[in-house]
Amino acid sequence: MELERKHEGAQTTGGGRPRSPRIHQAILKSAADLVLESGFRAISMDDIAARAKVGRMTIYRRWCNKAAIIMDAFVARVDPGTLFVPARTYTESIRLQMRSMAKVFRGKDGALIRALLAEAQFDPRLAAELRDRWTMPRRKMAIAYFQQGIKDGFLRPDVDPDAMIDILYAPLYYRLQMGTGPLSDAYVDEIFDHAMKGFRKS
Amino acid sequence: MELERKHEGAQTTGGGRPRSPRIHQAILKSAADLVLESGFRAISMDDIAARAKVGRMTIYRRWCNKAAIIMDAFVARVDPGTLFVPARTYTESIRLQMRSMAKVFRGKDGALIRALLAEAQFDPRLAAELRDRWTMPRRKMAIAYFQQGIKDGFLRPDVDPDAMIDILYAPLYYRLQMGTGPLSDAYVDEIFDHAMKGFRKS
DNA sequence: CTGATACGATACATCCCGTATCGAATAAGG
DNA sequence: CCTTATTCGATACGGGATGTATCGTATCAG
Repeated sequence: MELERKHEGAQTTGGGRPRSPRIHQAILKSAADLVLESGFRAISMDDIAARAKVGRMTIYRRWCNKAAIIMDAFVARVDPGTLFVPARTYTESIRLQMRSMAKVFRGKDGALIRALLAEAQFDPRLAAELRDRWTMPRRKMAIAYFQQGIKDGFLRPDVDPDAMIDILYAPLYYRLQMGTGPLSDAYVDEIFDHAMKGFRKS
Repeated sequence: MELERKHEGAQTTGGGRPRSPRIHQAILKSAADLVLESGFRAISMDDIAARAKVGRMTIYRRWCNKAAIIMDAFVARVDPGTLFVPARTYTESIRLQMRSMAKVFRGKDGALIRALLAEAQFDPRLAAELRDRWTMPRRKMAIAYFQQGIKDGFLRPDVDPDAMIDILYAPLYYRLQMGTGPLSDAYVDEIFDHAMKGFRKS
């Protein structure tokens, strides 16, 4: 939020023409649309500027690179996030949340997070922002929900919420990137059921 | 192996100066060294050519881009792969194999596969090659081992080997990319133990 | 009205890529 | 031995993207 953006408070020092929020939104929308149409790699800053009908400097004043724009656009799109909605049972609510996540991954936002996560492997600052604005908020929510489940006796008392998050959700990211199969509800169920029951026989 | 490389059999058509295997190896080593020193993004084809003391055309004759070189270098380095070695018990062997994988991820090869996996998100051909030369061979081995475990009664008969792979190994990739914590043996144990036991109380 | 900044547009230097081309080197086949 | 095909190092070229700079205009605060 303040690492990737540029001159976040630069204009607040004195009077002057304020930055147009309308232009700000136009850039975000143009960038997101272009990425979904042509892919992250295929588009350039020029393309975004042209589609938004703004000068390139107007973009560089706000963001330092392509990834930073897409990050903002992505968070703005998906932020009305998928919480843990109540279901028939405690564990069913987890399954539904996983399905909701898989649905996001299947949709247009899946392409965005795929590009962001990949780009973050080469850009530590982007990685930090992705953690702060996407990963960690969702992990915190899940941890709270799992702790409640332990307390209420739905989960084993020796369950570590962090490990449980990784086991349940990492496979979704794995399929998103590896393409070893579809991110279907059936796949979610398979992961969920196996993880809840465990593999060991006795 | 034949998708990314260029002119794989182009020189076998007629007589002519054969390509030097010594140069081939020099390029692979230079590329790998440079990536480990400066990072995938920071280096260019020129840098690789300069370090290997070859012309750039000599590189483009063999590989179509940076990622293809690193892919070959990576597979050459890590191919003496980590199999399922016998341990005290059937399941302990799985744990050891996971630890071995985590060790690879912690080491220099971890940086290479991180870059390759990220790059593959933007390059379908590279993604296919990564699947064929890294992911799938290891999945096949794991599937065989898990099927044997089911047959021998060490694992529940209703276990799906594919799902089991995802649940056990996807968390390692997750940490490799997200940086939510260290890829330590302790982490591997936590994932392994939780996955084997399951989360549900009753 | 004045000053400060945003804005669109354009130009510029820089970097990297992929291809082309050159003369020299190297090996296979006749 | 000699022809032929190809590799090799080196260099040049065009194309595209990046990030910065600059110009005249637009917009807002005081």
